[in-house]
Amino acid sequence: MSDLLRLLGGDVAAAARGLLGRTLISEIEGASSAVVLTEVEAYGGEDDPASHSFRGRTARNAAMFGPPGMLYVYRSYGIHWCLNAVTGPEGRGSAVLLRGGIPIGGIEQMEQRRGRSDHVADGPGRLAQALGVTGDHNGASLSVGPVRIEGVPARGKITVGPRVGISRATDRPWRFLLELV
DNA sequence: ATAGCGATGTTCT
DNA sequence: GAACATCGCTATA
Repeated sequence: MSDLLRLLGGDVAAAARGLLGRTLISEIEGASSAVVLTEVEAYGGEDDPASHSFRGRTARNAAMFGPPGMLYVYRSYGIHWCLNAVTGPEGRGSAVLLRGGIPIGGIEQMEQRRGRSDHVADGPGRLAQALGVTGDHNGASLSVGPVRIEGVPARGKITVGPRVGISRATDRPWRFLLELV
């Protein structure tokens, strides 16, 4: 089993921390774009009131209940797309929200998709738009699909804190940030 | 620098 | 009808 799948198959908080510093790549519409992940959040299964899977399986969150290493893409506030890496055993419903990264490849393509050259991939909606990811990619494999996580984690200083933008279970320290060395 | 607000699909009360 | 794992514009200081 690959290093990535072993990481995603385990505990969601450990998986979130372990995803920091890894490279997220999209190969979409013939263009390749890549970022180093610097901000992620863990979302648990039916035991986490802040998770989309808290109330069980629905049409939207079905991918969350799939096997680890699957991509879960959902629409946020009816406008943005957001990416998650599914973790834990199949049926658990846990995933890591990919909230931001630093562009390292295909930067012009990302700036073009974003329509600006600042704040290119710092934020979940911005990250998805920069990489060209949409609901079409929901359920794809993060190992061999058009959106992949690859490589050895970049080194840096990790900061832990409460998840942002939620109103329930705000006490869980499940937000992880990486400051590259 | 910070605050307010509009956009809008899916889920929940 | 309201909330929501957001973002970017506008106004005010």
